[in-house]
Amino acid sequence: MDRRQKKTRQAVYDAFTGLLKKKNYSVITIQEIIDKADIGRSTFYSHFETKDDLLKSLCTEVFEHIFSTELEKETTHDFSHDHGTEACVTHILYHLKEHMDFMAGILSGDGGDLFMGYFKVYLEKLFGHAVRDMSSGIPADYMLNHMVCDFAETVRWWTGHPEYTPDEISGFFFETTPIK
Amino acid sequence: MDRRQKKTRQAVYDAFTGLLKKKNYSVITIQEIIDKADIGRSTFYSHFETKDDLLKSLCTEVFEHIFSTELEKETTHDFSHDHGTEACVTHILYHLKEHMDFMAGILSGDGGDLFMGYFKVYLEKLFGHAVRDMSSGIPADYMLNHMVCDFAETVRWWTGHPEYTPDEISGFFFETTPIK
DNA sequence: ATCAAAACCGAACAAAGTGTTCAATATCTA
DNA sequence: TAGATATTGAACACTTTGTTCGGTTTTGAT
Repeated sequence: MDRRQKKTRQAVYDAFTGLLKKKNYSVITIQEIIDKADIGRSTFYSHFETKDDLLKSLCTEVFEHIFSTELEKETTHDFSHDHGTEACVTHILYHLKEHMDFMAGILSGDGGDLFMGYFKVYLEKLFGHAVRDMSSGIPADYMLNHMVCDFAETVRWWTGHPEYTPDEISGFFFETTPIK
Repeated sequence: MDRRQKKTRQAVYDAFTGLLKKKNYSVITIQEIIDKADIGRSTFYSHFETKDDLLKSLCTEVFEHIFSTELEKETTHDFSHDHGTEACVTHILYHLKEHMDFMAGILSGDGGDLFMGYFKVYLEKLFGHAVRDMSSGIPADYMLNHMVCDFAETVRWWTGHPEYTPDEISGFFFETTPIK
């Protein structure tokens, strides 16, 4: 990728996350972003379609990085046998901790729900296999949604209580979820 | 309340819920609402500050109606002893079913998260007492959030699978939540 | 070093939506 | 009926968005 593009994207990402620490997503203006990033208006629009698109791009970048390892394992081996859901979840939590700043910023205000939506797409892939053979009276559909939301909300809660370690959070999650 | 005001509010509510069946919350325009409600622009603004305020008012009206009974019981008697969390939840679910149309509309697109936010405020009041004396290693804070989100997401899932009865949904909820 | 391609700039523009104002009109309640 | 209150609708300023385009700078390959 062209060096200029990389620099521009990074400048936008930095400006955006910087603004997120001070104000809510919905009140952030594209004008503010390009002012802070110090780029031209048309440049922004040559990279991103809208503000939502920017958020989506940023989320995708973060999630691709975090989930790439775990999702590989999941497709090549048997997910729940290989190393267990618990180890996998803890691993994810350690990765997420590195992005705590961005997550806390976006999750503290509106726009957090957009983040949650993108997050859940990846979680569905991750938990998809673990739910297959639950021969209870509960729809697999419901079960998957339950796990995904449960974990996503745990992470949201975590951003408001960053004093806990990934292992502690993992503990909370598995003590309150029906799947081990 | 003045008969005119009542009529105006109802017309706006109807127009709004009607539009929600056809398009997402975020793309609905105030102009569309007042056109469909057949009221003047300034009239809308004398009733509601913004579109979000309208949604909030509508949610509040619905929730006040649904939760008033249960929240009364909760303050006067011992919540978990009197009739049990399970009966209470089922009761709420029966009430919610009456508003399935509105819920499905708002929850199917964006704006659903706003609904969820208002919903959770009431659920916190409802579940607040049930969480008090959980002497496990889990923060009561986390536990309450878990229950609230769990139930709210169950309801969201329900609006996408309205073929299930309130009792079935209640069953799903209590089989996957650590609190009985 | 050169040069064509690609990225960036930035001012100007149209379009859409927001929220306010105000004088005239209609409706309600007592 | 009369005074109070609610509604009307057009006009307005304002904000933000997304696009356009001619000119400038940077890049990467030869």
